[in-house]
Amino acid sequence: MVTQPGLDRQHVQQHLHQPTREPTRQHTEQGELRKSELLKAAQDLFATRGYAATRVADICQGAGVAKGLFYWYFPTKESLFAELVRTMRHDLRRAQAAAMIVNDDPINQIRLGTEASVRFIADHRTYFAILDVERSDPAIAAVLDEGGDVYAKDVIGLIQAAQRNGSIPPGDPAFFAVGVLGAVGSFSTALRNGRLDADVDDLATRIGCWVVQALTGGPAPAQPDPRTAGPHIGAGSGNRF
Amino acid sequence: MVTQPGLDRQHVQQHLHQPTREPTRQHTEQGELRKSELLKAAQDLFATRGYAATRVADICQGAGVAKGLFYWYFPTKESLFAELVRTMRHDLRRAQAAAMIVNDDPINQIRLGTEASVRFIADHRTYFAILDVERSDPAIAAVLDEGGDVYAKDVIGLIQAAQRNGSIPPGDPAFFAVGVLGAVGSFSTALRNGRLDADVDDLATRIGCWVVQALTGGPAPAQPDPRTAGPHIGAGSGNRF
DNA sequence: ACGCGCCTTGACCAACGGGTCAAGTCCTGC
DNA sequence: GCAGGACTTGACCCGTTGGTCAAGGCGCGT
Repeated sequence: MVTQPGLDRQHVQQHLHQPTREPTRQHTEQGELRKSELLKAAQDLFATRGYAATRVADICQGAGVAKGLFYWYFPTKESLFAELVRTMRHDLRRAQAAAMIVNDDPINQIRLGTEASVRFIADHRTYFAILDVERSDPAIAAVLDEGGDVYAKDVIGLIQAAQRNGSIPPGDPAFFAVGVLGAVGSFSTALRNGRLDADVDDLATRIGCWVVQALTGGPAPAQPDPRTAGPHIGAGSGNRF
Repeated sequence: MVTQPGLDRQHVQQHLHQPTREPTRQHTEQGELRKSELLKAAQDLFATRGYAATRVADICQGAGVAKGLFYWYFPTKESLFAELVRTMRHDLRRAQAAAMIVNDDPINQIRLGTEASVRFIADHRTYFAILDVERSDPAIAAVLDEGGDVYAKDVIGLIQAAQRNGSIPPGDPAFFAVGVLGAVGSFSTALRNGRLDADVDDLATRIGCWVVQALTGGPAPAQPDPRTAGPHIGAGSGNRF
């Protein structure tokens, strides 16, 4: 195997340790409960300390079980993290899909989507806080990247539509998408850190305006009830998820 | 010492190991050279692998010296990182100060500052890439936070000035500042990742427009030669430095 | 020549923490 | 009342890694 020299020795070790676990493992109701307790404990710890600084032993202590049990439910620490992230992403995706009601005006969709994203991220601070934290570990980065820029694609589509009808000036749609996603991410992060601190709904509205103004170069047209929309695009922390 | 239970055991260890190094250490010219070689090697490795995944041994290998020598120049691995970050911040600060020529129109200053920041960050990709990577380690977070939001303050001042002369609508200046810094950070990160890929100067100009439009709600007034300005505000990756 | 302080080496140390395992307990179906 | 599988435990294993140290080289002032 040819990789960069010395890259990531600890994971080489982990791979050596990789348990020869039979593919499927049956869980009773009780088992699923335990598993979710472990996930919950892990989520809390990851959110406050980060992935690397959280030890498997800590997670088990948090869930009130012995360390060995961890490996009954998860083959590795990393796999627990991956499960957490995938669940997260799945929930977000579902919420986005639900909000993706077809609306004629793409600008308005972007606005509503932006507002909804901010609300969604605000509502799931602990989830997203986890993503603030860890890009160092290559294993983590891999899990995080595996989602690809699905969200960005949605936004790009809307931007192109808006460019066709003239609301957004011509130019690389990716540029505008980075701006939109970046705004959602930056403001959400600021909100999470307490660097910004206001009513979430109010803030969401203002961020919607910010984005629309930046895109169109003028105040947004009258907005329909902004409360009717659910989450939509999802730019996580640092606009990367 | 009362802290959260089990928080950060590895650093407890490190503190125990903390060498009883006499306060000042004389270095000859040759010594300073070696030190800078170590810093250089560390910078490269941190940028590509992140802090945690980079071992002291790797840094030494990179600099072509034995591991023990590292501790002749730096009391701990963490202190090297801190020195790196402080140098980085200092350079940025100097560059900002140099660009802070008094200009009557605060909006224009923000625009020029934004453009200059983008250019600066683009010119120092490897530096800033490091900051993309590590927020997990509490020691790192401490070093990073110690800088405070000095940059944000500058921007807030300009925003308030612009609000006084009516170019920016009233509202919490911190909100607008997060938007500006966030835009710089997001676009810069995208540029660094290759998610955005265009001529830096061109991009900087467009980002300047983006910010001004978002702030004022209209296309920016004619811009004086944008090339005369140097760096200014500095929002690092993910608008946090 | 000699001492002294800067510089350099690499074997060594010990903590840390992910992962393993033998030894059970508890429940369910038969 | 016994088999079998889910579940649980905690002592143990061991590679990795930040940090230490004794030993020596090198250059310079005297």
